[in-house]
Amino acid sequence: MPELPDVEVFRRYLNATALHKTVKDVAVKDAGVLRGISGKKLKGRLNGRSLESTKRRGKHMLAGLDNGHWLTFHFGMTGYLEYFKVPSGEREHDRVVMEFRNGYRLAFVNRRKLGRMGLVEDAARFFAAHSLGPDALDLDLGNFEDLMEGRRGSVKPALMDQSLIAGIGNIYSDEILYQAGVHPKTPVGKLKEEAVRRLFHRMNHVLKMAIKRKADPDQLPQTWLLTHRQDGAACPRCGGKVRRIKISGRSTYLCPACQSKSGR
DNA sequence: AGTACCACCTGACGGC
DNA sequence: TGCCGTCAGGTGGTAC
Repeated sequence: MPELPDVEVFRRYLNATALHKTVKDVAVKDAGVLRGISGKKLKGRLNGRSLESTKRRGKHMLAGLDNGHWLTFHFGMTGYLEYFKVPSGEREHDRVVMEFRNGYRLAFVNRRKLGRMGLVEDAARFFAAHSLGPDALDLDLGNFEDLMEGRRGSVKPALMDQSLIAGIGNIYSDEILYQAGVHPKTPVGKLKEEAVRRLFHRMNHVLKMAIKRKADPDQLPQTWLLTHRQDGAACPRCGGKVRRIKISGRSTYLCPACQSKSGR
C-alpha cells in the first residue's frame, strides 16, 4: 500500500488525531520492527513526551517530539496508523502501540513485518542515511529535467529510485507512465523533451489527486490504470489489453498500445 | 551506474 | 479439504 500518497494520508491522520497528547505508556508488541533502538529504550524516551509536528519525505514519515527528537515511521508494504480508544476485537498486527493520558492509543499496524520504526535526534541525518533524494512533490520542472539528464537506464526504475526522487513506488510509477504515454522500459536518454515534461506533469497530477482521494483505490478515477491492474483487462483509454510484464522482479502493468517506447 | 535477485514477513488465491 | 506455488504497492544487501 504505502507510497507517497498513502504516507501523506497517514501523516495528516496523525496530525488530526495524536498531536499534543502526553504519552503515558508504550507497548512494543514486536521489537522486530524497531531499528536502532530497543523496545525498552523507546518506551523510556517516549514516556511523558508528546508529538508536536510531522514531516514526510518520500515514503518516510517523522513525528517531532516536544524535546526536538524524531520518531520515524516506514510502513513497508502493509503498514498504517490507527488511533482508537477502545480496541474493537483482536488486534494481532499492532507492532507498537503508544497510549496517551487521554486514554486513546496510536497503533503502528504492520501485518507483514516489513515496516520500521525508530527514534533519531537529527531528521536530516536520518534522510541522508537512507540516501533519500528530494520528495517527488518538492520538484519543479527544472529540477526534474536535471535529475533525468545523464541518467542511463530505463525510465521506470528511475522514477522508483528513492535516491533520485523520493516517494514513487511500483503502483504509482506505472500510473504516471501510463498517463504520460511512455513505455516503462524506455531508456531515459531516449525520452523526448516533451515526454519528460509530460512525465513531470503527470507525476504531480497523479500524486496530488491520489492524496485528495485519500489514496483509496475505490475513490480513484476509473480512467486510471490503477483500477485495472490485471493482465488482459481493458485499457480505459483505448479498449486494448492491459499487459503485465516484469521489471527487475516487480509486476509492471501497461497498455502497449498507449505507451510507446520511443517516448513520442 | 544501473539492474537483477534474494532476504525479510504474512496472508490470499487459484489449481489440482 | 489440503497442499503448493505465486503474488502482493516496501527496503537493503550482494553480485554482476
